[in-house]
Amino acid sequence: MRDRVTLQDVADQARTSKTTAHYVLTGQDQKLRIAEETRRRVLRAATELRYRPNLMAKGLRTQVTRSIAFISDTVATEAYAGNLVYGAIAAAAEHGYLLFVCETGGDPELEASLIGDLASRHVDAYVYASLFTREVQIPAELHFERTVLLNCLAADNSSPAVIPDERQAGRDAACALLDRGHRRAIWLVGEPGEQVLAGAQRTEGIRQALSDAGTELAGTVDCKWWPEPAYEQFGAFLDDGGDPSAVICLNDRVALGVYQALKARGRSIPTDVSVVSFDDSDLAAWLQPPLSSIALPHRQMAAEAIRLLMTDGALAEHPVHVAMPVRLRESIGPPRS
Amino acid sequence: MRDRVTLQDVADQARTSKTTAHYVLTGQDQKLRIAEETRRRVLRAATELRYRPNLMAKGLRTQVTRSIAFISDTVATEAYAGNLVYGAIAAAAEHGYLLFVCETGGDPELEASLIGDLASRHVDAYVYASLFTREVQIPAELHFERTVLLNCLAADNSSPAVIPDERQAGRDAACALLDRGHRRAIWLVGEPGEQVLAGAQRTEGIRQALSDAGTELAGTVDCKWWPEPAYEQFGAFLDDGGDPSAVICLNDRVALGVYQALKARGRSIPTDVSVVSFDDSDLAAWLQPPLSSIALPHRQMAAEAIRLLMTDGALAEHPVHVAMPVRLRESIGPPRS
DNA sequence: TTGAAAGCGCTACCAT
DNA sequence: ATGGTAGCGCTTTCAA
Repeated sequence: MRDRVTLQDVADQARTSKTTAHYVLTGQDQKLRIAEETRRRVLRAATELRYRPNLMAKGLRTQVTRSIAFISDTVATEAYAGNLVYGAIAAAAEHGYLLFVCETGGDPELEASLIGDLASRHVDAYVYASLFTREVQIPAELHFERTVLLNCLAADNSSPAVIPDERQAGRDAACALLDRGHRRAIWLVGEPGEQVLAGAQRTEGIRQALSDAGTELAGTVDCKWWPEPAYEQFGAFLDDGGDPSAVICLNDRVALGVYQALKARGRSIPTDVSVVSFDDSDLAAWLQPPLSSIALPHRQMAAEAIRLLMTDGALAEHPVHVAMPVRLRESIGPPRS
Repeated sequence: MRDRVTLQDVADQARTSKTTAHYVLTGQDQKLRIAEETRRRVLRAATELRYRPNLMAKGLRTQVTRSIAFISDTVATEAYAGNLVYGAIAAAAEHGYLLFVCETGGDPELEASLIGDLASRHVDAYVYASLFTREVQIPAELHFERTVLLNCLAADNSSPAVIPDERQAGRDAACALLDRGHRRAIWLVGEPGEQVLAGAQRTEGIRQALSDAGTELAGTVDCKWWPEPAYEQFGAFLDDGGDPSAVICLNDRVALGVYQALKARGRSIPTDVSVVSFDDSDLAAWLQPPLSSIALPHRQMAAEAIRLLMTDGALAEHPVHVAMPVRLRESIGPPRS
């Protein structure tokens, strides 16, 4: 707040005009061949006075604010999606942009008023992000703005979008087991339909890869994507005589439940049962044995979204699919017999 | 970007002047007794034209931007601290403020240039947050700005700060065990010194409460605050004949390692050993049995920080200590014998 | 009860 | 090679 130094002050101190000072300070001095001597005086004055251009004034003139709105339903609340935000912040920072990070909690009215506020502030662009990979209906106002969807798709595919390559991830999960020799008694745990895109596409990829290898899923244990239901349902499955050689869990939380159910029954991982999963949350590396998981590349996705915004993404084929890295750990071994 | 409606446009449409329109739209029409008829025309015009005040222009005049900078070392990266950010965003939103969320990664140069940029944008206030509760050296520039420290303390206690009440949390953890009848063979797991404040204060609270009950810690198993080292060290402790009645883990990740070590040796929780911990991360509720944990109230802390900013926090005694809620779950039972 | 006009700090066009 | 000046859209003082 003791930062009241204006361009005029710098010009005065350098005994020149606002215009000249401006040209020097914005690096337009080359083509305008400003005297080296003048240039120096301006630069010295700016440094001495600790001049900081007022970005509001600049924005008012130029209509650019070097700020981006990051709007999410509830990205943040779920801890593991935090990297969508931080990846975006970091990528934007590299271009000199700052992010207004906002959460709507999924409330359309709040969303509308938020976008109104952001428009009032003349943010340069919008990242519209979702916690779960899914199809969204973006607010009409955003159609008129530079917008990119992160971890979600517009129903009409009208805006550039960045999503993880879930289908390939499904294939990779299956291949991780196939590579170790698994062919039979491969079970899927989790509701394939729950998270519209992730569930359906992971499952699809899994089926494709298995089919390519001349085999198929032995079956599915249906349950919500949480440890408790996975523990219950998968435990019941085992108690009913279920004897899987390998298990593909639709996410790490499900895998935790599966681990617990297996251990409670004295079955060893990976000696008796191999386990592979999706998301690669912190949990995966902490489990015993460490869990093999196909990672959600949230940071890369966010970086890609910012890149699209910066390069006027129109050029790219969209949606952009970001590869999900395979993190192989000790939860996968050769089949028992 | 089709949002080029100015106050002048509204005034024209309402057949009045910018000034009058301004008074009406900013609700200053009461004391200035503007004709009801005029008032209506202005309001109608604004609605019809979908007028949105330009916050840059407004800010340029008034020097207030209704935006707050949230600066953190690396708050975000660690998933579980995300609520420091989202709590702040939500609390600020209630006051009509938006947050520029920034991360410095702990790099002082980056931090300095970031603060420069934020100053250029004339943010109204700063939240300086840390992932771990610790003492920080805030950049000199912030001394001249409205600033509040979140989850950290200034060495000279110069700025208002909000931190969790770790000492009371320590007492509460010990009491959770004392209440169930534990008196002897209560062990502490984790390095008490590691996280300057949290480790030291939690331990201090624990010792106080035990001392008040006429007992004391049986000893400490020293290890980093992660599952793996906790598993190793605590496992070695058990193998050396360690026979704890109850274990206090300095955080949930340590508790995970302790759970794993106990289970690997066939000791049951809470029948053989009671466990209590700190942080109440997602993990706590997922473990079997669910883990009792003293929660880090990140959202409340953030809300409190914003409140201090809004009320010119000078009034409050600082640092402000926010209570850490006790989440009792099935990991605590009566002592064995 | 309403309106004119100055000015926030910057950019960019037009002179010189 | 340098400087004057007109706004960007808003707030606010002063005058009518």
